[in-house]
Amino acid sequence: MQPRRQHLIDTAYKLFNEHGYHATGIDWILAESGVSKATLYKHFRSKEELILAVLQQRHAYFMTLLEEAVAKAQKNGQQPVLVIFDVLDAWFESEGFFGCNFIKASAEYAAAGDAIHEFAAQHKLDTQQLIRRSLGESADDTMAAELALLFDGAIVVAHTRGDHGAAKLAKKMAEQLLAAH
Amino acid sequence: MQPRRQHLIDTAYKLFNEHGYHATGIDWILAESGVSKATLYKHFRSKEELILAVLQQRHAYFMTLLEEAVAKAQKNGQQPVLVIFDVLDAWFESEGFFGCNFIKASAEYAAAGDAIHEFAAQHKLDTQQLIRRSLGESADDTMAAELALLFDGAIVVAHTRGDHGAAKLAKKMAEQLLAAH
DNA sequence: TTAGTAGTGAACAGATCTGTTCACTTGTTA
DNA sequence: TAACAAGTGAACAGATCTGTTCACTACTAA
Repeated sequence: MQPRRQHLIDTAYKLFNEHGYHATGIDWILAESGVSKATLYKHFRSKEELILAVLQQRHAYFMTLLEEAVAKAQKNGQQPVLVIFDVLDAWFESEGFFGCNFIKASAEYAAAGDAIHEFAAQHKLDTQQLIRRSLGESADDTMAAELALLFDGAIVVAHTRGDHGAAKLAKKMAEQLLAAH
Repeated sequence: MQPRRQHLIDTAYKLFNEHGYHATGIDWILAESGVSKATLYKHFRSKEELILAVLQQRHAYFMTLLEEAVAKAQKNGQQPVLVIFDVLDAWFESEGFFGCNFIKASAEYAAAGDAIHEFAAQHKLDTQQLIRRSLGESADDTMAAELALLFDGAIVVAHTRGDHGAAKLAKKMAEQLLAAH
C-alpha cells in the first residue's frame, strides 16, 4: 500500500487538468499535496514519469467508464454506441471539466516520438476501437472513425467555447449518420 | 515600417506552433530571430502581449484564407461551405501543421477570463459565423454549429493521431448532414 | 531489540524563466 | 552637422524550474 504515491497522482491530475502540464510546477504539486520532494522523486524518476502515471490512470478510468456504459446499454437493448455521447454530456456538466487531458498533453508535448505524445495518441486510438466494438454487428471502420471525430470535436467545442450543448449536438449528428448509413 | 516587430512575430509563431507557448522561452525566440531582448520589450510589454499579437495575425490570416476560398466557390457555383474542408485538407498536408494555435492556446491558458483564452474562444466563434454566412440562403444556426464541430474535430484528429485523412472524412460527413437536412 | 521501509524538512545545485537597465552604434532626416 | 529613432549587447535582478542530498523521525515486522 502506497497512499503517498496515489495522493501525488490525484493532486497532480487535478492541477494538470486545470492549469496544464508546463504551467504546473513540481513545487506546486508538493505544496498542494503536503508530500515532501524527496518522496515524490522516490516514487517517480522525473516529472515526465509522473505525467505518464497520471495519464495511465485517466486512461484506465475513462475506458472503464465507457465500457460500462456500453455494456449497460446493450443489456437494455439501446443502441450502444450512442450512450458514449451521454457519458460525454455528463462529463461536460461536471465540475472538473477542463477539456481532454490527452488532447492537451499531445498539444504541450508535440515533438514526434515524445513518450507523452505517443501515449495520448494511443489513448485516442483505443477510444476509436472501443467505439468500433460498440457498433456491434454493423462494425465498420469508417463509421468508427466518423464517430471518433464527433467525439473529439464535441470535447474541443465544449472546452474552448464553454458550450455545454456540444455532446447533445454530436449525438444528434451521430444518429443522422447512422441512419444515413 | 518595423521589420523587427514583424520578424519577432513570425519567429514566435513558428516556435509557439511547434513547441507550445510555455515550452517556448523568450530567449529562444531571440536566439532564433537574432533580435536583441531590449528590442523585443520595446515592441511588446510582455510575453503575453507577444502571444496575443501572434494570435491576432493568425486570426486575420486564417479568416482571409477561408473567406477567399468561399468567395471563389460561390463564383464557381459550388457549395461554398464544403470548400472549408478543402482548406483544412491543404493545411493538414502542409509542412507547418502542428495543430490549431487557438485550441492549443486555450488549453495552455485555461483560466476563465484569461485574455489569451478569451481570444481563442472568440476566434472559434468567428469561424462558426463565417461558416454560417457561407451556408448562404439555407443559413441555419444549428447546421453552422454542426459544421464547426466537424471542423474542430478534424483538426484534433489530424494532429493528435497524425491522421491526414481527417479533413476528407469530415467533408464527407458534412455532405451527408447537409443532404439529410 | 534490531533491521528495514517510508517519509520529512531543509538546504543546495544549476539551469532557465521573464523582464530591466544602460552605454553604445547605426541610419535617417531636417 | 545635429537631432532623433531603432537596434545592439551584455550585464543584472529576482523568481522559478527540476532534481539531489542528507540527517532525522516514525512505523512495522522479524
